[in-house]
Amino acid sequence: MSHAAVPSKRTAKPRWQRRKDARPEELVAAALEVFVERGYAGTALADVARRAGVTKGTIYLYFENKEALFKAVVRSTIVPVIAQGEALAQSFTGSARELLEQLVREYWQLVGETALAGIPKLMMAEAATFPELTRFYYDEVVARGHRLMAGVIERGIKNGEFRPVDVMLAAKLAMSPLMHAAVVRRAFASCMPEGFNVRAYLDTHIDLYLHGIAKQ
Amino acid sequence: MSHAAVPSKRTAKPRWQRRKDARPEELVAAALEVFVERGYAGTALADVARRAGVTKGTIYLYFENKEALFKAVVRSTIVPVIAQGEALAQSFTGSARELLEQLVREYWQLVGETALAGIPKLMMAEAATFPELTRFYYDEVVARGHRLMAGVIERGIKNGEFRPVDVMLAAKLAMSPLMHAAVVRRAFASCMPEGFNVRAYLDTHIDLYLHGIAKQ
Amino acid sequence: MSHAAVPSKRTAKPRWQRRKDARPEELVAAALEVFVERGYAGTALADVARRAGVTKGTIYLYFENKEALFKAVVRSTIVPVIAQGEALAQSFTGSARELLEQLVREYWQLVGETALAGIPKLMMAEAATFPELTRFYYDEVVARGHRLMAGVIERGIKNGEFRPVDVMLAAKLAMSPLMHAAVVRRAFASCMPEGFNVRAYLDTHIDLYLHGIAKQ
Amino acid sequence: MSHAAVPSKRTAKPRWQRRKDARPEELVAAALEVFVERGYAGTALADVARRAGVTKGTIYLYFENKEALFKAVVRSTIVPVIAQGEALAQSFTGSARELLEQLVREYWQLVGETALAGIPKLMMAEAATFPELTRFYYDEVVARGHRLMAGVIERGIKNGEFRPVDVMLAAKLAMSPLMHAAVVRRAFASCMPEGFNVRAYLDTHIDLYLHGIAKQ
DNA sequence: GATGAATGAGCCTTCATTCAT
DNA sequence: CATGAATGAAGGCTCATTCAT
Repeated sequence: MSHAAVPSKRTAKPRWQRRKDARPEELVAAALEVFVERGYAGTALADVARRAGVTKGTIYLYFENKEALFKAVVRSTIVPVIAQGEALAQSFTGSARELLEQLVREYWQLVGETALAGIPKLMMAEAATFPELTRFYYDEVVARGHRLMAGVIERGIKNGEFRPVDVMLAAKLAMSPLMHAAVVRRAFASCMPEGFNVRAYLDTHIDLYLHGIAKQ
Repeated sequence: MSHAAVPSKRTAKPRWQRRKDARPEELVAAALEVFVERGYAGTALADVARRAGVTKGTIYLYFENKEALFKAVVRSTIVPVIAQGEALAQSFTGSARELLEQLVREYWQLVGETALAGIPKLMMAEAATFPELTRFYYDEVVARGHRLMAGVIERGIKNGEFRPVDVMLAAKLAMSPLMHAAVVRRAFASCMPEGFNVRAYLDTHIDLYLHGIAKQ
Repeated sequence: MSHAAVPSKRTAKPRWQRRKDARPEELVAAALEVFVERGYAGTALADVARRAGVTKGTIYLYFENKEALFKAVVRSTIVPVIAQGEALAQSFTGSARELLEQLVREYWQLVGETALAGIPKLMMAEAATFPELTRFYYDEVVARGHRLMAGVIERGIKNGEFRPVDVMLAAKLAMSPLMHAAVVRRAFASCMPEGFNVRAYLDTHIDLYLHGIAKQ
Repeated sequence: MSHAAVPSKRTAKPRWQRRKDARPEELVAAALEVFVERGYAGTALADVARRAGVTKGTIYLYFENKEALFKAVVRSTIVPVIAQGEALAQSFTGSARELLEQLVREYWQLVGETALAGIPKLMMAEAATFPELTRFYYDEVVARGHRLMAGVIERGIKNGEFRPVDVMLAAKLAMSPLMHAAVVRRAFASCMPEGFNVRAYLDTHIDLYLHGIAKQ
């Protein structure tokens, strides 16, 4: 079959490489990019495969189908971030103000600034299509994130740093500008040639928020 | 809408009368529903047609293709809301605090509460696919909305109600909890059986925000 | 798009014709051929479409999916044969012997001799893979055919023509040489250059069977 | 099958021992099951491999491709049965009636009752796809079987037990209810919850057939 | 203007076959 | 010998778009 006249003894590179262990992660990484760029329905698995350097069929060696791949992307990328936030909160010994600020900044660094920011966007866009996944995401990411932040605020109320407020609502309000910015920033990147000054945005949010919730 | 509006002089009335001029709007209205429910890629034009009471082919008499229909949906539904807000701001004579609160509540009533809330969600999901539309949306809706709100804040700073802050950032921060809630609420409706208490959420946001930005 | 330099005013034939009423039958006819030739699993709908002079997509305008198409083939080809046999049995006034013989010969003429003979073969080959289809075929064709024949035999027993035997078993035994011949004949056509003398085969079957079941 | 059969003299026994020579047979046995269950096209080689306790690739060490495996299944499983029948016929000393009955019952026991019953079904389903194999099967199984049975009938005619009939046709008619039952029984097993009473079916067939062919 | 039959490209998924290990 | 990761060619099905009626 080989038309190559003189196959070299050793240097001819194989048509493909066996990379069993690395493949799932490579595929998830490629899938994250494409899903975020094109949305779930708009994503062709052929694209994901190409970006991962394999062929379509290979995906099915590691994931049952497109939906399973999508779930793997969500699961393996975003959940760890929440866990990390929880760990920080538990080991933190300073004031509630400081912890809140640090969580906000850390979330931005881990999510807002990275490709992960696409996940919330994706989830919101595709929630209606994947009720089960949406439930998973809501429970494991959204609600957990809110509980984390609510705990911080409660701590602040108890030790007199914060005014008494509904902690769950306050938690959501601490996060929503971040979530929204993560989504908006990607969506309108090309519309804001001056860029979106995230640092200033975060600073202002923290400033307004902490002023707003402070005891007096 | 009224079938009786213009009775023809001739007694022989046509079996049905196609309101040629109403068609595009009917199609846009139907399309809004479906796009919001299913997303752009997930929307089948056959669905839109069925919901508008016509057949697939008819859509192409009024819109060049799916993309054109999508653009028409965005263009024709969301802009009026902003205009209404601007009118309110100009005629308003009370304090900046009161105006800000009223704009926030009005926006929620006009957008968050209605099918229009789907538009921001849609735009964020599909921004990458339609750069030109995104630019339009950003200029005519997002930026204009921000300018509107920035004007209010500036008014508040000038007359001593508010602390001096970056007005554009503060404007974004006044809106982002609303935008985010509009998106989240639809996406996770099924995950929050208790529902999302919007009134309390808005109250808390306004409370925290105004405390945060108040002069002292 | 048209590369044809000078499209004639009227004679240029359209790319396709609208043939709504005729299409289902044309598709079923084409499908019968291909299913019989290649088996159910081996049949590509593209082949069916090509043979019917349309494209793949057209099939789905008339049949929900491959299975529905297959059912339609069975329904519109084999089931009528059974119905015809039932009608004959009801209107028949002669002896049970004569009726049995006539049913056997008629079945052969309508099924064994025609392309329909491929259907039983198909069903037997693919039964395990498509349980629902099999159930449909069994109920609508096999069981119904057996009941028909059992009725005839019962008639013969009652009026003293036939010995008392288990009527369902006897019914199956009256049909099985036919069924088997229909299958075998197609399968081994190329192996029997002398051909398979069906007339003599049928004659002998009827002779042996009627001798076997006769009262004395 | 016994792992303990040939204890190696050396104490260092290999962790597992691959019986190179047994492999093809194991594969053929596994393939028989799957082919019969699912048909040729419906059979996934991965299934065959799994059932044989090896992996897909291994099949290709012993068989050129799927077709070759299929041929091996047919060739190696069915021929022995015919040979056994021939042996019985030659050594038999009783009446033709008794021999015919015994052959019928034996065939059922060896084929109808076992996995081998699937082979005729398979051959009929796939005859068109494998002409060469079909020729082989027809010559070595079908024709040989018919000749065997024809010899018995001829014996019966000669010694006055049977009426003079076309022996080849009568032979086919003696076998066809068996062949058909073997096929039907598997195909429609799930449709006959009451089961198919084979014993009664055979008894009735033998009864009707011998009555039908008896001298008077 | 309106219809809806027909097209054709594209997608997800399966699986026989190959080949690096 | 054996493995099983990877390939690549179909196949079923959907749907935006076209166009004869």
